[in-house]
Amino acid sequence: MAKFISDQQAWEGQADCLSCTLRNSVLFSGLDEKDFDTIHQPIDLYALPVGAVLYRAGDQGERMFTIRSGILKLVQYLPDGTQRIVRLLRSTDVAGLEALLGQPYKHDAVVLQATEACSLPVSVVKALAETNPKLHAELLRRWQRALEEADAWLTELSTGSAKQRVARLLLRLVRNEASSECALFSREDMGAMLGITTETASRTIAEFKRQSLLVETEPNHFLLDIPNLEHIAAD
Amino acid sequence: MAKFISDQQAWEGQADCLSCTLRNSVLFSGLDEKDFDTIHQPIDLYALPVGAVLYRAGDQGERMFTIRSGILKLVQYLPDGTQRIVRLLRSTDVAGLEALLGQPYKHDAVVLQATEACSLPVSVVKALAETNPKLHAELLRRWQRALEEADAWLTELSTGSAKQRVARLLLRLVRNEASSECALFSREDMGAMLGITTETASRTIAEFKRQSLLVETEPNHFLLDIPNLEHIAAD
DNA sequence: CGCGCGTATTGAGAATTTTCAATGCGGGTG
DNA sequence: CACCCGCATTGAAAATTCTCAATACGCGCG
Repeated sequence: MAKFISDQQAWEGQADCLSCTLRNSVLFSGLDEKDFDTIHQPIDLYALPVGAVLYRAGDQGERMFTIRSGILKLVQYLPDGTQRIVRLLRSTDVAGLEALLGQPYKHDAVVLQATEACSLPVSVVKALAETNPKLHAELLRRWQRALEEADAWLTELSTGSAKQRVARLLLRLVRNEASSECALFSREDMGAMLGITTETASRTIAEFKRQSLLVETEPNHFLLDIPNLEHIAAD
Repeated sequence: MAKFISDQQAWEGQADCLSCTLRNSVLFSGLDEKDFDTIHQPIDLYALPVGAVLYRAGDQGERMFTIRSGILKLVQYLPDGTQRIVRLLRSTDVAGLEALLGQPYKHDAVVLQATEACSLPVSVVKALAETNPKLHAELLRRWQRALEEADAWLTELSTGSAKQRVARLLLRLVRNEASSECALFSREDMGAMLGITTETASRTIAEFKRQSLLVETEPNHFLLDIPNLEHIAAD
């Protein structure tokens, strides 16, 4: 436990990609045993608590990250200091793609829910991508996925009334999940995702609770009334 | 003039990439003469009038396009039919990157200002990208650029008051341009870019005109008072 | 167990934006 | 040249959202 990227970021050991439980859904899914033999730099695994910063906008990007579990926010800042969350990263997503192009990171990446992440040195990914067409194709797909996500945030989460936006965000959080239950973010973060104020986010969530569109099963865990939220989302 | 992609899309001939005037800034900038010899399908050049549709969301993507001049909007639709413009494409931009992954187009691509575009068959780009690392790297950069653009639309154009958003859009239109003069879009399109109503867009533009932040030099051409617009944009 | 801190909630008035309707304007057509 | 059509502009009331301020609530700590 002696290794830290910065405070709050605890090293958990070196990853064993071959026996990774996410082997089939992760960036390296197309690689085989031979490929892994060519990796000479270690791939470290980190456990990151809420609030930890994976990287900061402007930092020279020297690694990319595969998210194993948890949720991160990608944050950009306006000149006046207000923050806008432009994307969320979750299990199997890749953070820091821009590092592959030698560019500095474009966002702050901050942990919203306790996260495990594998750190991939850019040099490793680059070397593998040059020899392995599957990895290469996977990288393109990741970029495209990020782009679709960004577009969806524009059309779904930055358009319409506050009620619609909150409903769409909630639905998005449980899509492709086994249960229709989820943990919520702070009202401030919700506002920064939806382009509304903290108070409006709070009022909207509170109203949804009163209408039983949200039922708090345990502290900060909510069961969603999906059909009725969909109705609100669609207007 | 017998060849049409659909109505409104006039074929202008086959492109001669080697002598292209945009040779150095375009997707194919990394290619050399040998590479072009391997292109067996023609690269067509089209002239597209305002309102023409380059492709529609959901269409199977069989080609990508390099924009030589003009402006296109990429439009997505919400279930209730409202449209949201998620990006603009201009000179040297590439439209339809998703086709390279075999995916259907994600947006309607509609001409806002008369456009010239080169049509690149996906098979050609794919074949070239496999043998030419420069083209390959250029493709990654294009994806990243699109992503940065999407993020900027979230932080700059979908956040803050209507006045701020309009000011930021105007400034964005003349950035990296020789003159601080530009043609404006319909108020409806501006609204769809900024997540505000047509009327609010109109009122804001009208107010800017009254305050001489915008001066109409010729019909629908405006000279911008950049310093004061920047002041409004920053609040 | 009470205190204090950070966050959530609520209230109330101000400001902004939407809505719906009316009017103006310019270019093309009969 | 009158008319029409599409779009921009403007008006006015309604609705939403923001702002600023006051509580409330939950949790960790002394």
